[in-house]
Amino acid sequence: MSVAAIPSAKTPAPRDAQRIYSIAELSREFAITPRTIRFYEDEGLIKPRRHGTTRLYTAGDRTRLGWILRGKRLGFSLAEIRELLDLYQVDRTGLQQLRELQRRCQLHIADLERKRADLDQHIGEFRDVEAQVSAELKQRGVDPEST
Amino acid sequence: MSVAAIPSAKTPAPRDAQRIYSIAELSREFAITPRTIRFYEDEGLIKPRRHGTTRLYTAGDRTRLGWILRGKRLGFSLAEIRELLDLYQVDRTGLQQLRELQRRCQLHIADLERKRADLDQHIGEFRDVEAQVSAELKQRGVDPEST
DNA sequence: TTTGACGTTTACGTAAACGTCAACTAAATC
DNA sequence: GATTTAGTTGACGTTTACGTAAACGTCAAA
Repeated sequence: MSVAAIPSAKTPAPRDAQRIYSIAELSREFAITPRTIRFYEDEGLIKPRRHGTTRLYTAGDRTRLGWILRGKRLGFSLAEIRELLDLYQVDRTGLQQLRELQRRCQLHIADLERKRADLDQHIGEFRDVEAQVSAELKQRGVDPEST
Repeated sequence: MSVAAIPSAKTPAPRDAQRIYSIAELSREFAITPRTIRFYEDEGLIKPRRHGTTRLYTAGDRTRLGWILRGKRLGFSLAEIRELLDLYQVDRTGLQQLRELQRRCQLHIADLERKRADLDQHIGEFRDVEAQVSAELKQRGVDPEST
């Protein structure tokens, strides 16, 4: 690894748009293993540049990776995430393509809103439990070390 | 299957709290296979009564099943869901137990709120895309058959 | 009485999403 | 120049969440 663009461990590295990231750097930042990042590449979710065999990640790749992980947290499969990512870069010149894109966006948004309804209800239930417990604790004598 | 409580396919079955459900009934209602329901039982997520070997599900079991599936939609693993379900029925007599329950509720709620922030951002992005596409379509001449 | 719908257990299979070596290369440092 | 450090590619293992098939019991209707 002696590419000029790749910062050594010593140069703290600027966080600008020109930055190039190593796989180890991104894996540290996002708390995943390099294996995971390579796996995402195998699955077609990211396509980093190469210097020889070594992978070079741009700021865009980094953003994309964050996006992927957020999708995962929301419960989407990698296949679904790949499809969603594709929505950002499909060809928007044709009328048919635009309509199809619009349709898929609307479907996805509807799905997300259902998910949010689920989430809100779920949160509500746990807030209730917490409130009950808090009340019970207060009744038994408020505890000092509860922050 | 000749248990008095289990309705035959012909009796439409009342939807009250006394109802007892067969595995097939629940699997139809929730659009999952009986195999899935048995699997959840193996994993300790539901514990239906038995008549001989046949499983009998109460209204409570049915609610619980719905809860499990919602948890899945939100991206939780079965192991996590089991833990969350346990929060509803842990022993709340002891002070320590109450404090622990409170702590775990708070942690979970914080987790859920992070998830909701993720979700909101995600929804926002797709709304943006949809808005752009809509604008582009409008500019090209509003299409009649778009609802 | 047989068919068929529904139930059971046991056991093996599978897809997704990685983890874990092993064996190798290439640059950096001692 | 030997070693350390960071990267690479297979290849196989693992966990999760079920699917699938076999082999069987049970009842109700035809």
